Amino acid sequence: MGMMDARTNDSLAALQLLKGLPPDALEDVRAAARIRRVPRNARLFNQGDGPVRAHALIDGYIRISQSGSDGAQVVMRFIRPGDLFGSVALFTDGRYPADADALTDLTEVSWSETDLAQLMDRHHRIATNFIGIIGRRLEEVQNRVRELATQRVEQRIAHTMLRLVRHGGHPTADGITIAFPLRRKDIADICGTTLHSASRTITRWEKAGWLTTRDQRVTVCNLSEIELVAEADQP
Amino acid sequence: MGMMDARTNDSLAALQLLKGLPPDALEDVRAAARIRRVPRNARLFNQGDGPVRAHALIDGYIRISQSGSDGAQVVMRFIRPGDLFGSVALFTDGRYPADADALTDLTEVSWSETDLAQLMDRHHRIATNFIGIIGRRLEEVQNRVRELATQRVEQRIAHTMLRLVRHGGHPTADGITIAFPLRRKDIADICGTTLHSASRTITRWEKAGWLTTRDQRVTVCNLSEIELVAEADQP
DNA sequence: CGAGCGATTTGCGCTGGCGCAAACGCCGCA
DNA sequence: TGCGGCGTTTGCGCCAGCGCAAATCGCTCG
Repeated sequence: MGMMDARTNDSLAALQLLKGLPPDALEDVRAAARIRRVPRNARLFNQGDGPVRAHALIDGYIRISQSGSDGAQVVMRFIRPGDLFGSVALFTDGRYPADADALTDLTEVSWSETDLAQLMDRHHRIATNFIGIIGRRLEEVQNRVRELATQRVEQRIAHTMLRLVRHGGHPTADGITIAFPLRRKDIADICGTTLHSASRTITRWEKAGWLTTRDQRVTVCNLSEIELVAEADQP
Repeated sequence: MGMMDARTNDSLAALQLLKGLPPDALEDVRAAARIRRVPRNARLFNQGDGPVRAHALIDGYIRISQSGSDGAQVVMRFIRPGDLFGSVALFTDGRYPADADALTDLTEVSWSETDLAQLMDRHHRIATNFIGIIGRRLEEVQNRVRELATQRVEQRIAHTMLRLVRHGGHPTADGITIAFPLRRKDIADICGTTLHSASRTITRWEKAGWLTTRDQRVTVCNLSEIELVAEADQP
């Protein structure tokens, strides 16, 4: 096995989907994997495309979003290294339900439907990992439904920022920086509000010194204030 | 095998989770199943309860809802005969993420975590069925996120009514009647609005002759008008 | 250097729909 | 028969946040 293969196996071992697999199984999984490098701002796949493959992200960040028949857009989630994505449709209707855009240069790996089925068959752990992953996703999305249904814009933005910090934040000099570019429009599309309302809120928080944005990178300086807004239970 | 067992097997064969299973596997599944009858308005389980079991509904209807730390309540979905429910947490944190209430007298069947794991192991089809079911649920919930994020109250109510009609409607003399009781509050909690707004909308539709409610049973007479509201893409 | 584009900020007016409050109809129970 | 509880209806006032529009900033490219 060459150096490159060894490094590839390390990358695969870090994937959620392959957690707990023995080394020989990893070898098996690697044999069926297709690895791709994708540049920033490229689109990995479109809503409605088929046939679907099961994807996992080695390195970089991705934005998953849906567009309605009207122009309305909703950001469903952000994919970070190790995450599985674009693979639920393998078990439903065989078409991607959303768009995937590269927020940074990235490396992804994917498997065909038949290969994944065989792998799951041979290595049962992959199937249970899969169930756990989409189970957690389901609970997460249901929480978003609750937020959208019960909370005001500012509170929703607060929750969103907290989730992004926990999810894609790494500590820097002046606070915690979210690892991928985040436009005002993105924030609005996550929270189900307009560009304008999101901008107003974030600008207000910037002036209060709770966070800063430079070149679409958000750095949170004062987490506890934002937590306060998120947890406030007044109308 | 007695008459009762034969009927039980028929009921089990109709469950989504057990679709496509051979008869001997059904026998195996039945052996581990716990069957319960539950009266209308009783609670099957509470948010936060544990340990979790995997449930399926033989007969009747159930409402699944979450309550926030404040009083706010959200109806997540309605369970109809054949559906799997309350089982995702088996693969996540082991606690029910929502409340389940019986909307009618009902019969449910459930399996313990260890039994389900063994059954999945012996009958691989159960695992893939499971993935398909929660995969479809995930796409459905994501659609709700999109609706909540982009549509106005009236349009959301229209979509909700259409979904309920397709999901739990059966044809009657004057239209299509939804098979379980549906309060104004329920409709509001599905759509993320208030009792008042929901009531106003439904009353307006009643006066327009699009639907009728009697004794919390909703009958839709004019589907196409409601579809028009649902599909309208004006702000 | 100037043009053009994408992202953001900000002011202004309007309205959907929320909060409050009151009243009504229906039912089961004492 | 009257009472209390639950679900529902409806009027009224108000405000969060949307739609529109314009201006600013920074960047890239010809």
